[in-house]
Amino acid sequence: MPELPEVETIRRDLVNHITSKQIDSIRVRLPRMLRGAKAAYQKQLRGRKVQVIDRVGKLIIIELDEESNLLVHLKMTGQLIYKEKDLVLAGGHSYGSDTKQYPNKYTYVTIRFIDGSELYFNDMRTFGYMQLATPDEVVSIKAGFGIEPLTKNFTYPSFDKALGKRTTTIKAVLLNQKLIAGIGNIYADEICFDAKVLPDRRVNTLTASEKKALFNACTSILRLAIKHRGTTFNNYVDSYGKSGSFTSFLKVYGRAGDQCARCRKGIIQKTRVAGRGTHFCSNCQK
DNA sequence: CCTTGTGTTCTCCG
DNA sequence: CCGGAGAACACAAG
Repeated sequence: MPELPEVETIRRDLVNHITSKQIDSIRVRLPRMLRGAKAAYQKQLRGRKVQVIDRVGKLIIIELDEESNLLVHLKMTGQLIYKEKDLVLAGGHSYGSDTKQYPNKYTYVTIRFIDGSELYFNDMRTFGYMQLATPDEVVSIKAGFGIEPLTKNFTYPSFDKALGKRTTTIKAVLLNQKLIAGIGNIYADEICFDAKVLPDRRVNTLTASEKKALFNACTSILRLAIKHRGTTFNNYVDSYGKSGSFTSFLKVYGRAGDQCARCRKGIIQKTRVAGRGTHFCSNCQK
């Protein structure tokens, strides 16, 4: 489940791997992974050079020359794996042996560069997608997202403004991409835990100090997760096919029934908030 | 049945 | 009756 830290890890790796590389060809094994016609991708991508790799929320934006843009959304189980020419990639990941190798049976799109290196778009559940976009379309897509954590735009006043006088739960707000970009189910729970706020608290009942704690937690949790190259819970791997190591730092997500690592009194509970599985300590979150 | 990200639809309320 | 907010539902596949 790639969220902001996982997508950012991949983005930074791709910057190192494919910046200024020229696309030789694109192979498509499952056309429904592409928004729009397969032929348009062949036509628009062949010969293009990678200029900038950007990200908004969980969406990767590969900017190419000739005003072409390739967007990639990994949704729940998508992967972007980079492989040098003639290198055999074996990931350190723990699922079936047939998916440790790249490409594998879940590789649905392959972009080949003229130096022989390749980028694989894998997706076990095929919920992800690629999309072509003009520069204008990229601008309007970006405008649809809320404030981007870890940028200078993410200030306490902007965070407080996004929360506004809403009556919904803090978890729903953290998950709402139109308000704050990039947070998904795992980090929403971890942020609430860090801030000692219950995920089902109504936003309009939060005190200023609770909101400040939530704001600070957004920054610190996301930064720390990026430092550890993200969380691998089921499926996520980075562009080398390797797992993220933030998993062992998770305090609540996936820890239902465990003793709380902070207060050592509460037991981590699991309920449903905003339609999603939600984990919290009923003792030290208020 | 469950999982999550996202887009759509429905309902409620002022 | 309109608009916005929020919740509920739908959908993807394993």
